[in-house]
Amino acid sequence: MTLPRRFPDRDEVVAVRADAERLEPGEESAEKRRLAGRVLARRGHGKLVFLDLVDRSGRLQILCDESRTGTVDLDLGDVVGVTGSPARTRRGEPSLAVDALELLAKNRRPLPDTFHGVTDTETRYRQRYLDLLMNEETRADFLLRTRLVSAIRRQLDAAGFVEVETPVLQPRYGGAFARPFVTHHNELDTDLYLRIATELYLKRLIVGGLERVYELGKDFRNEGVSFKHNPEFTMVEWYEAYADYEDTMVRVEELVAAVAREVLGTTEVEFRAHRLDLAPPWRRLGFVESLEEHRLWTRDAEDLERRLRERDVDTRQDRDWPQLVDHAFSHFVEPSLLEPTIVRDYPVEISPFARLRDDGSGLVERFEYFVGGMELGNAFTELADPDEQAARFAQSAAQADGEQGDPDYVEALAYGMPPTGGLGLGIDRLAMILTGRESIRDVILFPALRERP
RNA sequence: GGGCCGUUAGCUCAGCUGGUAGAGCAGGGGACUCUUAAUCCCAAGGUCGAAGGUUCGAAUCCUUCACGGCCCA
Repeated sequence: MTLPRRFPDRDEVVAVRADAERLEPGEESAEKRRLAGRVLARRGHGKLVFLDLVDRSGRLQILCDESRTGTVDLDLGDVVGVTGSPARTRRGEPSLAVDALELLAKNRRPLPDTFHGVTDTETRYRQRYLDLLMNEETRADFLLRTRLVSAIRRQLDAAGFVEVETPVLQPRYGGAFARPFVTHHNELDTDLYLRIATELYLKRLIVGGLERVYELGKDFRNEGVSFKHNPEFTMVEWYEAYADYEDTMVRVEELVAAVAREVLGTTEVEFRAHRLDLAPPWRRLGFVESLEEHRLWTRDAEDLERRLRERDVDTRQDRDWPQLVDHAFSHFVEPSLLEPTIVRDYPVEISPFARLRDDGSGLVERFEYFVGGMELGNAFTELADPDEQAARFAQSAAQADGEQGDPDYVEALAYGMPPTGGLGLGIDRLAMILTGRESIRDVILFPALRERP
């Protein structure tokens, strides 16, 4: 059987449905329209066959009178192209009354249960095409994610940012605390790392005078998998010359709200059974104050460890103060940050790229922002002084899993980086918030799984 | 890495204190010109995740492993 190579001049299901809805029950339009899609239901009635046709835009009943179309010999899951007229059945169902029907692709496997769809999580992830085919919500969520990504680009482009591409394969990794994936370049005979962040390259472009840059793409972190972690994930980072972290706070809360309005039509979302409003201004909370509320703010490692143990926290994995304070924050503060919250002014010891405040507090101009008890991103007034950056790298290298340092980056700073506000935003997590999905695997088309045995 | 739960037909699920593996949908054959989880009739469909063990007898009990999920780290 030779199948057609093309099916031109196709209309969308949603458009034909709108035409059909304007008709009276029993009426058929004189117009001719063409549709193509997947047959996902069949209700045979002798020489009259009702099929449900699904394309990306929606679902519509098509009505095949075999005295008009000839014999309809189809299985569920076949892809067909049809020509016919918008119509409404006597019962009032919007339909397309078909004149001609051609098979465009044959389904050779039984389709999953057409009523329950595919619910087995493993099948949904490993055979995402079945999930997309059978589950309308899945299709809607991934289309939402696509609109989210283009809305972010549109917002940043409109604000005068230029989108750039920096290396995924890097001789040094940096810009975040994370273990990298390592690979090898044969010709250069050198190990390379898959980037854990785009930060250090983007700031080189600020030194280079591009003024407002962003990059939206994959980062890779060789760490655990959880409801909010996938080893490869999508992040947008932007850097804005002549701005500080206060400017950046306003920019991110406005951007997230604008994006939500664009893709959802509202800033109100429901996540983990909480109604949340993404509209600015977001709540501001000092990092130190957030820990003081739990009587967990101290810069003394032994003291902090003792206080954590009193609260039955297992600190055996924490090797120094930076890890302890991070543990304290993520255990006691982060889960409580449901409404959008900006946590600001972090200790310098855990912030190697942020500029110090002028008040001698040992805190830096850095904020992280949280929604639904989950970190969405991280931002600073960038540290521009090359000597201090070199000193921070040295300090960080002495810490457990700290930054390894990047002399080329320090050299770039020596040429003078303008005052700069920079930010990272986790796209997958924002997609979780906007779709209400509680697992990152439900907003990544092909999430990381073990190889099937 | 640890704890708990799950894995039975293509899919969604039953299967009791161990006693001959079931249903619905899908797929096959047939009837039916307004159905919409269409309906009706017929036939078919299984390495019960894998490997061991206990037992006269294991989908069921035990052990190990694999994969997935949730929680903790």
